Amino acid sequence: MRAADPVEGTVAAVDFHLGHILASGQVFRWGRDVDGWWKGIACGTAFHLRQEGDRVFYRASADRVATCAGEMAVPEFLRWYLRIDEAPGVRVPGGDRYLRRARDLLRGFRFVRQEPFECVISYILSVQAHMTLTKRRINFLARTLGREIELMGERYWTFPAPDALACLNGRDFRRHRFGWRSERVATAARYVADTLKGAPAPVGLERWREVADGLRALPGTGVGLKVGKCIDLFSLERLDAVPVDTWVLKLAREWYGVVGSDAAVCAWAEARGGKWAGYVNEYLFVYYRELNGPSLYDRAISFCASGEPSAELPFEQV
DNA sequence: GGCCAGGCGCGAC
DNA sequence: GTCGCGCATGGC
Repeated sequence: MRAADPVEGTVAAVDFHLGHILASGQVFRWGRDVDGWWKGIACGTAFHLRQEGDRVFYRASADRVATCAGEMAVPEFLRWYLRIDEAPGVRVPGGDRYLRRARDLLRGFRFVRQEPFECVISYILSVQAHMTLTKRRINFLARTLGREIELMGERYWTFPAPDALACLNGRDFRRHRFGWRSERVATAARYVADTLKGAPAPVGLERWREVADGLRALPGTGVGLKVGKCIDLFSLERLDAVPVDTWVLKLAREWYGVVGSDAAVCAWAEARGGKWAGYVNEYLFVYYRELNGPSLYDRAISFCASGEPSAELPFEQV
């Protein structure tokens, strides 16, 4: 049987930089292929995306996409998912040369609207693990428990629903080398599945906020300050949230002379950045890492150079 | 082969 | 409330 033809088209995207958005590390299930397309899966649909000037070209595995904000046609979905028409209004305080350079470096960046459940599990898994390992674990869950989708001769897998993931217990995850995250992932998935049992689809943003706040309040879910802020920022429309990790701790100290606990630095950054604190922090985070750690595009470039299937790829050739 | 990775949870203070 | 340590695994 022949696979369905992809849905193709373009959307206008001004002051927008697809590569910054998908290479920044906020998403785990996108990769850049040797053919130049960004390939990934979002909200149960597989996509190929490529930007030329002020247009984003797309191929999609379906013409309509189900989200927590309702069902959308693909062009509408992409504008929503990638926040194409929502350029942030970050203003640089006079004299802050770090933020000015950081913002210039990341011009066109947006926070993607991630699916809440996938975001919750992904960031629980990201704790004290390298990006490649986290991606591998997420892809393992999708391939084991998700639904298979084909797009132009490539196989993709959707992220499993809460009740599917909740079928596994801590021992199951441990057997698959998830380490001490095993019990936490199982506990979190079980809580989400139980809390949303029988809830009519789609589960909306307000309900997801309640679920996420419940996870934060429940011990043993792996959702602490940092992971909770990632969930807020990446999937719950709380663009004023600042996740504080080791890099943010370092840049706060070195560039702004702010020293303290994670919670103290978080409070400082959120007060300073106001409604755009998440963007301010992301600019500084990426810029600081560009200077002191792995570059934004290292992974994408190394993948392009290899031409081999890798853990970075969200898909397999059929 | 040691150090650390986009921290969290728990027990001592 | 805050500080320190252990936690499992794999990259570098």
